[in-house]
Amino acid sequence: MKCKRVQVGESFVPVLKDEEMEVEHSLEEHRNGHISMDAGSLDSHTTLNGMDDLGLEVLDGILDDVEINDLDGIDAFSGACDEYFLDCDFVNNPEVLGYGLSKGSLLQNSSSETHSSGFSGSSIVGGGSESTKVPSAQPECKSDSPDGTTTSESCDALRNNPSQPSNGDCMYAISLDMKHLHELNNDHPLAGGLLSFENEKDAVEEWQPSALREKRFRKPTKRYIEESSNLRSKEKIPIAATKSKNLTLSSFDELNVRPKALGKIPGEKYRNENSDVTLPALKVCRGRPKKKKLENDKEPLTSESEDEPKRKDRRKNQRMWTLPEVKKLVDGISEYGIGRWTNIKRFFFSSSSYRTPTDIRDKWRNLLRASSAQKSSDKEAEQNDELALRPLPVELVQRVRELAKIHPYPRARGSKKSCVSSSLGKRNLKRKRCS
DNA sequence: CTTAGGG
DNA sequence: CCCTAAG
Repeated sequence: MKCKRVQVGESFVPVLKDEEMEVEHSLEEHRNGHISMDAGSLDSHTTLNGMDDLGLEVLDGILDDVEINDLDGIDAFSGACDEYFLDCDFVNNPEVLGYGLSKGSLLQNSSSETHSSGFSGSSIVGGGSESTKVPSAQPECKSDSPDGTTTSESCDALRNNPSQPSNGDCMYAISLDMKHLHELNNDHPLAGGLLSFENEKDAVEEWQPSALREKRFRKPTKRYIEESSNLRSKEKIPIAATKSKNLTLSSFDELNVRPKALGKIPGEKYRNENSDVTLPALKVCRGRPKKKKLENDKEPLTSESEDEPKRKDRRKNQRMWTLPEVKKLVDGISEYGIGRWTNIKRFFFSSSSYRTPTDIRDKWRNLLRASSAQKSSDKEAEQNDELALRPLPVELVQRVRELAKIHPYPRARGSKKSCVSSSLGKRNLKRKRCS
């Protein structure tokens, strides 16, 4: 919680000499911090299977908070940190978290291409707007360990100058990362793009085999980037329902949203048509831009291998609902009632441009169904089953149930035989038992 | 445009 | 999630 603030203060004051630069730096560093935190959570997700959903929620929590507070970086970040540590139980065992983050970032890239594409996404963001900003994001993620003892050191070192290692561990970490990135460069050209930033050049050069180095300096052409990103996104969409994929998507989205904080203030609703020409991949990933039927007959071509084919791609742009989201939904409903879904969307989901009011309503419908199902057969076995699928804390289910009692959703319950008088007010009165 | 309902 | 009909 507070450790982050302290840590930040410590690390910045001695390191930076120009005061004017400080604000800017801190802002962007924190922003990058978010990015790399995403990566961290991501990797912890893949590394420690047990933490799947925690990672999810946490990630969402962070991002949501960030988006809301986005105006100033530091507060937003510490806020995010608070939420981060509060939302999950990691407070109690920081070691685990540390393990998840640091180990995860070491292991990244080697596991799945999800990560690589995520990274290439971020690199594109940096490259598109201001070319030199992103690269410093990489080392940052290691500094997010809660106890911040050794990591804050490495944080300092890294921030100072990556090419002047003062800490063995951190250097090791970086070199590992960069090495992986370079390995990626072979089959993931986008990742190579990340390395072409001048900040990295010097640092990278030292421990790169010359063969790879040569290849690295070849900047991919614009068209190359576009094409490959298109390919990448194309194969990403059909399997978007997987958890990890979903995570990636959401981080993508947040990345895309970020410019808002820099002062753009886009038009809130669907601002993806004109805004970022430089981010083709992100744009494609943004799911449900409008209502066109463009990509209907494209047929991904990459025949879905592992995930269920799910013929007739019903959930094209599915995004898994994370726990904070559900929480927000419940809050919103208890605030505005059932049926005021635009309000709920506007006030509780303003940060997430996906989640149309209809989606929210659908989610509520599903929640109702789930809760009632759980209620009807409140056996341990069932609950365990539910837990296996989705944790959905009992507390939340309780709230859902209460809300369901207050405003029963129209014929969501099994009793299809609505009362004879259909002319009665549909809103608010809603007596469910007419017999 | 928003909501409800069904697929 | 998507589509459509109704206010």
